[in-house]
Amino acid sequence: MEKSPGAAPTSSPEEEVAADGRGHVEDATGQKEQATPVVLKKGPWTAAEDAMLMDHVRHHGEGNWNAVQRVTGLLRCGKSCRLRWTNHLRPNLKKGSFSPDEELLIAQLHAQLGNKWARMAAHLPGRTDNEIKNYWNTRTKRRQRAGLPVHPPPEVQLQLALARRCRYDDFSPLPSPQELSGVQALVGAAASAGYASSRPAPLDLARQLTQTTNQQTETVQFLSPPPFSAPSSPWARPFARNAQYFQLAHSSSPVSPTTPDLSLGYGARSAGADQSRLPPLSPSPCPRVVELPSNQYAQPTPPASAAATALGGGGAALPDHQNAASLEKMLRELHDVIKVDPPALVPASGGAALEWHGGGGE
DNA sequence: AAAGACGGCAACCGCACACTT
DNA sequence: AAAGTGTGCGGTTGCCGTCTT
Repeated sequence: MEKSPGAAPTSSPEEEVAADGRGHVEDATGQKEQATPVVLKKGPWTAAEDAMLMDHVRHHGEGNWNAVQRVTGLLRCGKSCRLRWTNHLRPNLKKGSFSPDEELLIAQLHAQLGNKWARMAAHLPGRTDNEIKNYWNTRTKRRQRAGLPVHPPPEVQLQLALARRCRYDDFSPLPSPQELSGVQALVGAAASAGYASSRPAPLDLARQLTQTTNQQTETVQFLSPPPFSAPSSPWARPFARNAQYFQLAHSSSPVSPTTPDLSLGYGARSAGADQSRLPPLSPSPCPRVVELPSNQYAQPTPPASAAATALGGGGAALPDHQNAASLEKMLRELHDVIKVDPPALVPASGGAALEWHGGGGE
């Protein structure tokens, strides 16, 4: 929090103003004139400031942030107070790294909403827009550096869609067995783009599903080893720091008997749902009105097209009962697809970057 | 062991919108 | 209706710790 070495908490904000040389405007004379507006402090917050702000909110509630300075004497602007409160002092904030479930949800939310961090945060109780934004930007930077497509691949949506069906009996349009021929291209494309290594591929879902039907042993064996176990090769290095994620996503450790809790944002079915939760997003990956930010493509790339087809984006949707019946068959085909035809990874010239086999990319 | 690169995070800035006067 | 004010949001920057070479 107070990371600035010279900004250790002191007894009063006034002292902070004098002591903290970073980022705030100082009077040329070092003195405050009577008529001049109060010089507001910038930079890291101190424990004393936090206490003042919390005390203020306790007594006056949230809002009217510009009054905080007047009422408490805190040398912070209203915007700074609001930011501090919402991002750090607010109760029920969830700290720590994002869980795989949350990461998947963020991926889906970003695909639907674009850079609408606040709206995404509304679907992730305890998480702030700033937190999500930082997470996404970091992830984006990492993938760009690795020469990989920034946007989450369709295979993530496929996984979500399938997982929902497993857990929630959500039978919105699924790829039919016939359409699954497109999944082969999808899986190959996603893998060749590096996503198979950074994301749990549909195989992970297959494990989850089979576990829920008490048929896990063979499938788990099928899933081993993970896409790559050590970041020794040059193209794998960008994912070295995702090792923890792999441990979670492709975990060989004791696995929860249930699928990941993807209930965030799908309110009605989540036990103890947060009352502040917004109405659920449509869980269906089917076409909808999508807010596309400037940095997103409006037209899917070839692999994404295959995925869109596979996800029911353009094909005829099966009736619900057929969806349920075809799930088993679909998974078998998924297994065959992945087992028979492991996607080849082709490092682009230069070594670190990977390219789409089918061209396109971003 | 040291230096550089990178990741994570907190915070600020500017803009836009909503509400009030 | 217009101006002023408060608030929310997204983009960006800077710092520090960790990792890699």
